[in-house]
Amino acid sequence: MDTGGSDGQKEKISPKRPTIYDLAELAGTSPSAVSSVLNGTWKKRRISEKLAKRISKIAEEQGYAVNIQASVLRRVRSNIIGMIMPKYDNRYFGAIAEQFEALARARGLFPVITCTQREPELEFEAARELVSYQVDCLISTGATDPDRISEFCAAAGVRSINLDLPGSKAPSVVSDNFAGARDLTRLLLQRFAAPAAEGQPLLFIGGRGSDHNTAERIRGFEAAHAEFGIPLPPENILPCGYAAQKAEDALDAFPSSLPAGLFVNSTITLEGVIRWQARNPSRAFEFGCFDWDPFAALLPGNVGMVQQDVAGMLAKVFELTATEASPDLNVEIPCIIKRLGGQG
Amino acid sequence: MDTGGSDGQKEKISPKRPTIYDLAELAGTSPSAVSSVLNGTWKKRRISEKLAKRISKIAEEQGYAVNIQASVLRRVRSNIIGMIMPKYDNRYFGAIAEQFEALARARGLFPVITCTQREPELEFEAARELVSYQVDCLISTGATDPDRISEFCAAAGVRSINLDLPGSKAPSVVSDNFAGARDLTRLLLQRFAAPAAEGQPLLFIGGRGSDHNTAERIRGFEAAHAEFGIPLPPENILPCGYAAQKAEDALDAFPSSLPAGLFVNSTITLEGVIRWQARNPSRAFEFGCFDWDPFAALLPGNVGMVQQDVAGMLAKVFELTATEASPDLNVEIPCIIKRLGGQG
DNA sequence: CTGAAAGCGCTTACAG
DNA sequence: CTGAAAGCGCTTACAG
Repeated sequence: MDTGGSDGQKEKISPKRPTIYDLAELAGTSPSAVSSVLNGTWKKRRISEKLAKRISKIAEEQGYAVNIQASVLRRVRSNIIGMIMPKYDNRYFGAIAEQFEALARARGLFPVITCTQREPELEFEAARELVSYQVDCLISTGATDPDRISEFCAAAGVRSINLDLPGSKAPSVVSDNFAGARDLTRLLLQRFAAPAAEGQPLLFIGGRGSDHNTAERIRGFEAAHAEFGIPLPPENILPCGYAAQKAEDALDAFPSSLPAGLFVNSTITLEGVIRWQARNPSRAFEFGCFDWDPFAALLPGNVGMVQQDVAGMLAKVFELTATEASPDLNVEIPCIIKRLGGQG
Repeated sequence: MDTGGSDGQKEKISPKRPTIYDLAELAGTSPSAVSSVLNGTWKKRRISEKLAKRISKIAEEQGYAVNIQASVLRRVRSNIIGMIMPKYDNRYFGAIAEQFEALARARGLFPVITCTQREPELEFEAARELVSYQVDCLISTGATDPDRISEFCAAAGVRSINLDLPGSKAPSVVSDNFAGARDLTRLLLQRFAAPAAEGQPLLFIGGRGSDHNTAERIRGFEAAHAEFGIPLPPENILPCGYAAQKAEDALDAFPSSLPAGLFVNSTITLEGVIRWQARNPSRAFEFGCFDWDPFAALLPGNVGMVQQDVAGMLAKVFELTATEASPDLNVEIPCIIKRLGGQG
């Protein structure tokens, strides 16, 4: 308080936060009354409106903020909902994070998201940390080992739900990857129904064959070729990983001349494909991409993109948080196909 | 435990999480010993390695996870660091979120990020909520009213730091928007040093004139024109807002013929510019954009992008969390200019 | 080398 | 209409 102080004091005095005891003293009432006024249960306790007003005013004046740690410790439910996700910095996961927070808040829940870089160990540690934070429910988004997390949650009495990638030990909400991929493949094949290209198979590039979503998308890719009666040689399926560089390398190594149409399995992969195209301007092709990005949509040669229905998936997730669903439940949400101009 | 139970029981019995008391009983020791073994202070307490091992083993077997709410309540510092940010779903904010989490974790802090949609009220409520969660420090990223948050934090004894947009009541870390904009403008002007376009001013589009960053970028835009001796008419500066549609409308309304070069103030604005271009293919122009996006970088006509140094900014932020910096401090971090192909 | 005890700031039956 | 009291699960001086 000594504004002219020039002594050796190193730390600012951290003004102690007021507690309900401080407020009770200032209001000339009891901590119980303050607590119930501040947490909204005062009507049930039949506290007079006059006292409630007085307490609220004092709380406001003092800049009171409840100590949620103490509150949660005492309560049965924390009203905290946790989510782990692999990355923030692409449009799909960014949209999930943003909408998840909005939906949680609309339900009076406090959302805590943490991002785990697709590293299985970090994923599990993050899950453990969120359980330590007393989350009522944990959403595992795109987790590499969702079942391990579900088991840990179950042991701790915490509900868990899988999003984007399915698991077998908790209910799962995923895109209908098969239908989305099939429809995108159809779009591409129709494009090449012109006499010159007719009957040519496409090239599938990107993702991991071991991952459920990529496997489903390959299945859809194959189904559309079958519909069109176009034979699909196995070398036309290149699940070379997600990194952009992997896609460039795979295209460099592709033995024969490149097909006229590419099914690109993610926007990350697409970055590599486009870089390869820049190095090989003579090899014209068009492409479609599984996942949406507004700038990628503007690229020449882009025939269509598959936008996953983030809002639909999250609505289902929140529906599941409110019910006791079977771990076997696997909800598939249809994707949205965005038809684009093409013309590489 | 009755696996064959078929009675009317509606709720699963939520297995009560083990506490240090449970572990102490199982290990035949005291809760204090368990606590110190689990939180790593056991060496200081000279607890035998044998007992420590036994306790750790039992904790593992029981799937013990500390109750952080209880732990934080008792401790002086929470080791929680909070961040509010406007959006997740663009590359700039996505990168900030991702790197912020990684850096926090590396320092043994628990990061909690919450996204506030550029809504001042939500922003303040989120800040209050994070203070309730006992954050030791709050980072306000791109906040519309950082000073209100800083004041609230100060009253609660919580340190705060501004990122991306500066404030006057807490130390700030922002990009050197002036120099970044000046350099990008130079890049564009050099491009048009060819006889045909020589002496033509550029068009600045997007952002809000009231916001510090946009004002600084306009200043840099003007400075580069002055350097080149090119007069800049005021109508060539269009801070029409951030939304893509606003940019489209502004270009539609632009009175005279469009300049050959555009300074686009954000990737959001760029979406609108590109849509306008698609509707007006005859009006050729090249552009530069403040902010980085890997797909936007691939667009034809893109002469260069300004990438903000997220890693550099965050390093500075964490440096500031460890010191008692003046609220007047305003650190400017240089941007990275990405020169691109151009040729719309 | 180890334990008993106080207390962090709340919430909520319980008793007027 | 209101308050005293117990207790959530920890941590940490303090006392052996």
